[in-house]
Amino acid sequence: MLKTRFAPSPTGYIHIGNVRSAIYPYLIAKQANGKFILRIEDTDQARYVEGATELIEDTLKWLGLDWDEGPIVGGPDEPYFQSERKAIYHEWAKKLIAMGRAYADPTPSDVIQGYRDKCNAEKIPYLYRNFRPTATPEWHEGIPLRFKADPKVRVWHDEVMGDMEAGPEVQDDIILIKADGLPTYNFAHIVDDATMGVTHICRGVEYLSSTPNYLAIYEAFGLEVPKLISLPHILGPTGGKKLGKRDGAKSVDEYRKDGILPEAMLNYLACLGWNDGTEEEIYTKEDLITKFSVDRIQTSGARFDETKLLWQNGQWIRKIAGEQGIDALYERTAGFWPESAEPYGDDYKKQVLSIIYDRLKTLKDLKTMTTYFFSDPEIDIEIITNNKFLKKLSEEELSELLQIAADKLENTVWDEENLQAALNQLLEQTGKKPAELFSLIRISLSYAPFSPALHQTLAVLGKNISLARLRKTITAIENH
RNA sequence: GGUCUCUUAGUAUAACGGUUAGUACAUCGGGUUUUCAUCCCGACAACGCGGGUUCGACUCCCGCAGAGAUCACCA
Repeated sequence: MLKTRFAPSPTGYIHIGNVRSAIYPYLIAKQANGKFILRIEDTDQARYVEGATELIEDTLKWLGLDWDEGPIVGGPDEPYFQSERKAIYHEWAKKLIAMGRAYADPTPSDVIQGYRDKCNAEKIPYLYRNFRPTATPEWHEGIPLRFKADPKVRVWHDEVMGDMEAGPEVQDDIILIKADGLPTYNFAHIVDDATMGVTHICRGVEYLSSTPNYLAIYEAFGLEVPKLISLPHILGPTGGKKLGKRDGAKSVDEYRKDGILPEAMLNYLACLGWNDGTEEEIYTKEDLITKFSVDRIQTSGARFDETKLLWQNGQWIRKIAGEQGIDALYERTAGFWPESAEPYGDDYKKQVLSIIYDRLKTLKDLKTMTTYFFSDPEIDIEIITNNKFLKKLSEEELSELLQIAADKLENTVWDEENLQAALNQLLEQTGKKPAELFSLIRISLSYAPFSPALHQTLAVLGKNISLARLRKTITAIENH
């Protein structure tokens, strides 16, 4: 059974830079009908952030990355919080001690720092194994436990990076269990992956340089090494730097609040550093599951480009509206409407959505783009008189045109088809160009920089409101 | 500094050793009865540098340069 895992530490939100190491293992597992495990690596008490686990869970659920084993859902290898697995780590640690492959280290940290400084000063590589204490006490909690390295040339295969080789100079006596009794990541993940039956490890390339040390531990235990899949970093949009919280990387949750659809986020992120070799741009989760392949993961880091995410989001908004209908899209818009929309019913908002949706880049745009559907816009004659098509017309002409339009519409059956016909007749009747007449009516109704097709806007606003706004503008022009 | 990794347009990427180096976003221009957007058409734009191997190199090899990662009782 193929098993992958996403193993975040609850130190805050999931940001764009690391969410891909949840997406890829998910896809790999689902593709093979395997299991995707969520494991919370909360061994660092100092960095623990209250609520972070819930935030991580929410983000994964939002993206549709449901885990088969882990918090909430449980599983055969509970618990899935490292802080609750202390006994397991200690048991495994004792095996290493019994084999003579681990030792308790009584050296005070300031002495260790001295070793490090000395090496730095002499410009020689710092390796703790060169300073192994001669006398080591019996191990007990309160004293760190170190691995006894077996430095030698190690070769391995990484599914993304290819054949790798490392010399003894990078292998050291790493800490397995900290003085607080909890394991380090370096030890805990090996024990967990082994006990949970993880077959494929997906993680960022930053672990590549520690791999030789992990290999030594697998070897000491006689464990089979899982398939290693190193994911290149996602870089910030400007510098070539790994995207991280420190550089202000936005959380996935923040994009959610900004009106990005989970489908678009998943699509964009999956394709950042991976492609199936075709020219397809839009992938559903199901597409990704069938088409994903580890050997087409890019080896170099990719910059995160919000522009393309926005484009993809627009594509997805239209795809959902087109394929699943406006109701399906409407369900996604809760919380994104302007406050003034509060009193209005679903039907009216759906109508608004149906004529505005192809202008949306994000759902958040609803807030600014639909206000005039829910409350009368503030009249500003300057917007009319400064309009490039209207500035050549006198105020008398403007109000006259609006009066003719209002009279005509007064006697029009109020649906899109008849409104369109009436507008066409108005063009003939007045001899004006669409740019002039339609702009004038459009602005009088919305006072917005842009709005949907005129006949649709009128139809949705309704006869009373439309005529009232036209007349208010006429009055405003006359009093100007 | 040691070790490791990476390098095709502004960005993400495609290309059995033989292509006018393809696609998408962005940008610019044009079209669809107003605007904005959608949609359609078009344009601009790339193989980091230097050596080899080869009839032929974006592709293979070696250097160089640049970028990144890592050297914690963090993950």
